[in-house]
Amino acid sequence: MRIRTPPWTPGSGPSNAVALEVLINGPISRSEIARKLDLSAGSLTRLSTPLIESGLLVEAGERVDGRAGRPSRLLDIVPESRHFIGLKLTGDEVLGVATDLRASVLASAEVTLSSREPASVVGAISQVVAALRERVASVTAVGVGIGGLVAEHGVVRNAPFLGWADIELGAMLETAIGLPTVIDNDVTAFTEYERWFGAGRNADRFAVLTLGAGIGYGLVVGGDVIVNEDSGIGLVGHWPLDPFGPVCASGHRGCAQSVLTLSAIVQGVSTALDRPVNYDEALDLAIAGEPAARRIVDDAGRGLGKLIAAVANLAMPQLVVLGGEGVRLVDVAADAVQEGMRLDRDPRTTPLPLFTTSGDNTEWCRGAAVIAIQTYVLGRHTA
Amino acid sequence: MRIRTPPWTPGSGPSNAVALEVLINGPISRSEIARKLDLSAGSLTRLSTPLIESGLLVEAGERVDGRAGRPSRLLDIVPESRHFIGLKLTGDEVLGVATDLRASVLASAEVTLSSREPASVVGAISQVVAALRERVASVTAVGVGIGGLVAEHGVVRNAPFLGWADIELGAMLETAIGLPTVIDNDVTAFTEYERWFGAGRNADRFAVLTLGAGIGYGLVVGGDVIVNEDSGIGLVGHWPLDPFGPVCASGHRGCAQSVLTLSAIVQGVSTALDRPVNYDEALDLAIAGEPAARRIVDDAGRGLGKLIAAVANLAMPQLVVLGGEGVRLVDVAADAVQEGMRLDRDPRTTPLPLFTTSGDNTEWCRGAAVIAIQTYVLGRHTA
DNA sequence: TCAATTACTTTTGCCGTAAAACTAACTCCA
DNA sequence: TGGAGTTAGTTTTACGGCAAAAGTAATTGA
Repeated sequence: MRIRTPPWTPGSGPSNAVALEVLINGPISRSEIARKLDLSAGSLTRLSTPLIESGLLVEAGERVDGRAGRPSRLLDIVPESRHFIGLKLTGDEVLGVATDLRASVLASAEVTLSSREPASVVGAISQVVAALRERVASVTAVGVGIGGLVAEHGVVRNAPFLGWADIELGAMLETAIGLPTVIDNDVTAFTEYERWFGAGRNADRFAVLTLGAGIGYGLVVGGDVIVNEDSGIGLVGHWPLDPFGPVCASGHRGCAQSVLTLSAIVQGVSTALDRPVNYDEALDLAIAGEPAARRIVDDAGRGLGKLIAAVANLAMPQLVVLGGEGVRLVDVAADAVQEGMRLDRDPRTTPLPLFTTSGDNTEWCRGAAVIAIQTYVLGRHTA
Repeated sequence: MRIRTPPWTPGSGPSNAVALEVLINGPISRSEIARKLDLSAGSLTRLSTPLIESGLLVEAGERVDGRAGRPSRLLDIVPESRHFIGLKLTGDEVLGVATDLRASVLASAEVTLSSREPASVVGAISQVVAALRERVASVTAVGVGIGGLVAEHGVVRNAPFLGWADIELGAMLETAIGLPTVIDNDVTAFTEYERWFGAGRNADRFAVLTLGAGIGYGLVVGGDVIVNEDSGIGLVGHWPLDPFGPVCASGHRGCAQSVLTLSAIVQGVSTALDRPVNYDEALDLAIAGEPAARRIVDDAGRGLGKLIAAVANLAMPQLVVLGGEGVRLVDVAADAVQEGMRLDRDPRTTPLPLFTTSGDNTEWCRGAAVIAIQTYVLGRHTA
């Protein structure tokens, strides 16, 4: 059965808000949408009917809960009506996923970079996109997340992991791939994913911290991701955590880069044990009680707790989402994280919910898919 | 001449926005308001006419700039059409001002507290209010700023400087004074003042840091002051600044309380010189090059710079307002402040404008007056 | 003196909104 | 088994806010 793909041009405020509400929280009834958006029942009918007629929304079953009164009819989108590709570009490889309209992964692919030259990287990206398009029909648009500073029109102002400055990646990609393409900072994209489909979906204010090769930070206030001209520089990447800690490449003692990153933990444990271990091995050793690994992992956990406390005190989020490849630390060092929070957080304050993501390869890619969905389907701001 | 005081009940969104725009940025022309609020010229006439007819707004002269075209007629409010009292309650005294609708000070008064018992404090407050009412006609409402946690209905959950917990100050004051009274955290009130009439008036995002007996922090995002159930606890009051610094009463080494407060500097310099000095003397000695004072003041400046950098990195404000009784530090230790910012702020980031307030006695009181104006005249949220 | 420019007012039509009335589909109880 | 009560959704209606367009006003400058 061939899925019809209606035009999701951003409509008027309330119409857009209805569509967005169904996209994010669907399946959902008209009456529930009316309550959430503070609209009358008549308005919901008036606004939803054209969206149904155009194929954007569908009726998807009824509420069954034995309550008195007319059963609600649930509205939903058709996730598979549109496909997107989301790509994460690291210093070593291109990771890609094909997704549906809710950024659920349908297929994935990856290619190792043979060179960091832009043309070579564009070639690798094209390979990933080609591989994904073979498996998923009719891709609408591509999103790319990259660590660094991305300006208008997909110009990569600076990408430290690739050694780039002022690369017009957007134009190069649209030429090479032939699909609409949006590029943004990878942490911003990750935060947009959490805002729509993650733990932050119904929060007015939340923060994101990502643990990986670097430490990333995102903030949502009033339902919108806060970005400015410094977004992408990595403002918490060198956050001071431990005055007696190790030293990073920039000469900072005990900063986030030298305490919290994958390589900080891997190199710390490898040095202490005088043999190479990888990240999971380091964490497993800590769990097993090996003293050096336990100490390094707990020092990192305490540092993360202090960073979370700082975010809580200054940005006042309702919750914090923790993700990235190194997110296993949060669970393995849970006691140390709480201890670090207690160090810098007034005991009278309200407990701050922490959510951890899966930390798998695809979550960065799903973020990239979300910025494509936002750019080419609905707007990037709440109605 | 008797000023007519029309009812400023909060109207519809756009009407309120017009009134607020004139209050904050007036005198201002209709065409300028239309541009700023993204309304048509016809709408400005439609919305402003009832406001003029009711007396809320007045026409106040014309633009004179030699440009071609019809001269603009400027709209303004009548600042003296309404009077308010703003009160700051410290651990030792009640400071109060009477203001107009723009929180400009018309008169001031203060009373030293003879006791911190609630009834005694309410008596002192009543004295200040009575003194001000003798000098300023027809007060509409009273605002009170207090350091600590203030809940709904003016219940002071906790006020460390007064040693209070769960005091129904709002009810007590309305009974004692006989005027509508609003109570809020003093830093929140200070921030509301800066949002409307200070350096933050046209900023979408800014932060406030206050230097005094404690260290206060406020944040505005999307035009609204961010408050939650922890507001008033003092989330940066013990911010870690210097691992080798002095120790505060809570046992924190080098926290904001032990490095940045008035007493931190006064006691640091007094101890070093083995003779008592006050705050201004300490700063003057630093300016004069006395080594111990210079060192302590510069350590405080550097600590302040690190705190500002932390705020910049996590809350991403467009500007920072610095105020409070200890604000002179910013100027006297300007080089150290910049050095502290450079320690923790990536050099590639955009320079962050810092604004300092006068630091005089009345600025806390003006903030308290603003929350009264907001509560009893226009709403506390941007339209 | 008149054209150009900018500000402000008035008129008009259009559109979106909620209230109210109506229809629909259930549960529960006598 | 039928009717009352409840909740959901639709349709009709009146109202109000909006901008576009046309008009009026007040200046500058050629």
